[in-house]
Amino acid sequence: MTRKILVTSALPYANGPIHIGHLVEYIQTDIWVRFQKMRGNRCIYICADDTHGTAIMIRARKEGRSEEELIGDMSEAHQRDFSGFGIQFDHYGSTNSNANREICSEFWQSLRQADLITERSIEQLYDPEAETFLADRFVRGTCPTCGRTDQAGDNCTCGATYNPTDLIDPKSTLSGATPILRESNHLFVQLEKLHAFLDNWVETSGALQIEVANYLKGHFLAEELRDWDISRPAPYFGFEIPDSPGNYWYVWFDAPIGYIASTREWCESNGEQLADWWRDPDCEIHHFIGKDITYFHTLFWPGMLNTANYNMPTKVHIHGFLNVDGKKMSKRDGTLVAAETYLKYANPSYLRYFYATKLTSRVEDLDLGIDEFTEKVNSDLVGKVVNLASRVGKFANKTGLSETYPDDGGLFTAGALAGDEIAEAYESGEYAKAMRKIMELADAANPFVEHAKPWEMKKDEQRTDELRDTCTVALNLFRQLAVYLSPVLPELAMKCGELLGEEITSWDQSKSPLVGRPVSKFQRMMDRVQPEDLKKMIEESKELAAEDAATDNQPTFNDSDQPLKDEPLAEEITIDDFAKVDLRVARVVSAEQVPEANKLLKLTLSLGGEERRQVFAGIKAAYEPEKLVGRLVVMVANLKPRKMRFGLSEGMVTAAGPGGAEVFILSVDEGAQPGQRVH
RNA sequence: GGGGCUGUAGCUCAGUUGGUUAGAGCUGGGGACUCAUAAUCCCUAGGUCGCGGGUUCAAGUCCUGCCAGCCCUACCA
Repeated sequence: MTRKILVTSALPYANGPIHIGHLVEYIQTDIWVRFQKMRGNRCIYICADDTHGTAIMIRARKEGRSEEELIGDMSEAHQRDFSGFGIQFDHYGSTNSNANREICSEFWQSLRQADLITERSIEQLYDPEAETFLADRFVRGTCPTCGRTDQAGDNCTCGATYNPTDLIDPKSTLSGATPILRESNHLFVQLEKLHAFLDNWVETSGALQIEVANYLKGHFLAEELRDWDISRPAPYFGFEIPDSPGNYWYVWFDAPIGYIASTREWCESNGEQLADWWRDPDCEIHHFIGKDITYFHTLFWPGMLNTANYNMPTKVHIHGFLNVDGKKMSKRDGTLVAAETYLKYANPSYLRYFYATKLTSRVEDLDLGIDEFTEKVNSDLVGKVVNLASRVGKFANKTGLSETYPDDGGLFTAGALAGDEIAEAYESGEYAKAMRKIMELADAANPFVEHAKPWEMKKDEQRTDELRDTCTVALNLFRQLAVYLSPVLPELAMKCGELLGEEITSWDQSKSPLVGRPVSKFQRMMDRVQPEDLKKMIEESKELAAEDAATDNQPTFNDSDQPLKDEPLAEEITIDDFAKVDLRVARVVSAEQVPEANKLLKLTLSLGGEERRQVFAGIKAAYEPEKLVGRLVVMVANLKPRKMRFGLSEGMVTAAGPGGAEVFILSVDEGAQPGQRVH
């Protein structure tokens, strides 16, 4: 029976590049999807960039561009990385789409109608300079318990936990400003009203791994579920809540809805109906996620889906984190390798296979040992699998495949029989088991060639038929392996298809051997891993991390683009044009009010020695005359003197600002002498 | 503090509903071969199944205590 299956991976956040840790999930999912497609099921793989939230807003500001521009570039980069690893989405959308806005509204209405939304005021730290509310991670200060400085907003290295409002001398990490406490209205989902439903779903749906269900039951469902704060006040990059102006949906509200929105976009361009996928009980929904976002996908999301009358997830496949050489990935060690960096030094197939040998259906962290990685790929893939084709490739090109499949001692049949068990392993997410089974078959195949001794046959023309038979067996066993491995190694399957003249598209191709056809010229299918390359990869990652760190340490500025808009840049000039303006350092030797003038102060500027200039400056509203006396300013010294109502003005003091009280005189750093020219 | 998971050969892991001498791959040692990317093949070494109790005719496999490691503890679940 053909199943209809919709598969998603977690939406990558548009705040950074894809790294090998992320890839655990996308590779895991892609393998599952490819497997389902090979089995003849209707399966679509949906994903999107997660684009909203404070972090994106801040980053865009930092980079001095719009959020849309930022997320556009990021989405492109993400898709390039995914594609580099052979991850094939049926549709890749964005949470910042019209479709998503509409479906969010629909969910929102359902939540309102179900009377699940409540509103109340909460106090939160606010950064008056960056003009935004601060999530805990954007506040640092001194721990109220132990007195350590520079601690995070919610906990200290001493183990104490507290509210960011308890911090001593808190500072915003965005601007360095001291945050103030500000009250705002937030909207909440009263999750407790769905408690009974969630209890039942967690217990009986079978959608969750046992350890996850236990965790939820023991941890969240054992007590009253807290209200979920689902809104953020402006400024926020996201969707404004239609019936609550000035409030935006929290990024975790619209992100999972992005699964549906992205599906809708796919439907629209493929003549499909959204309801056939998200509201048809016969359609399976499979989410692949990391353990860090379990909570959202197993409590809020089911609650929302149920309320809005969409399909519940058939299964939430939760995986652990990636360690490298037994340790957490770290930028400093160069083990947090960006997808892009990896691709420069190593074949993506290696990583796909390695992860496959490590993945189980449980929520376990998996370790990428660099040596183990090298050994496994070289020994399993190159030494066993590819070698099988490689060692008979040349002969086979001359002989072609036999008309009937020869006696191979039952190897092919045994391999075909193992197919069910391997398929079952893929289906249940036990890729490690599947890989083990496949390698058992590979282990049995090489001795066959060894014992047949094709290299002796080739020397004797009388034995051409025997040689052909041996090649036929070896290549069919190889092809069987390629079929079984094709969800993991699509590229290898493709090359196998080219060699034997029949594309690998279906699992059942593992059941019947190919006979009576020519064999193409053999071409090398996969290179061995070079340990030096991996070293270089780590080194480059370290360097990149160092560069990033340098950038990250720069303070964040939140400069408005208004001044430039008010007064656009002037026409380009040459250095000669600029040289015409003689700017000089000058000291204010006297400053006095001009009684009849509204805006002017009368200044006497010294250019050193006896040189004096009288200048009328329009800075009355901004400066008190007494405070100007003695200070150094920059003046335009060769400006044609101008007669004014109160006397002759023999120059101009340089200052910025629109005028009125908003005038800022240029100062000169310590050490400058009156009369020095500004170059 | 609480909760979860893990602990089997040097390394990565299998061990089905408890049943005769605990398995594989890699690594190590010895040999063979040369078709193949120093790939492959044959032989071989290596484990008191974390430790201590218990149930049983029988336990790596069930129960219990302890030890070690990892993860989580609500707004990054």
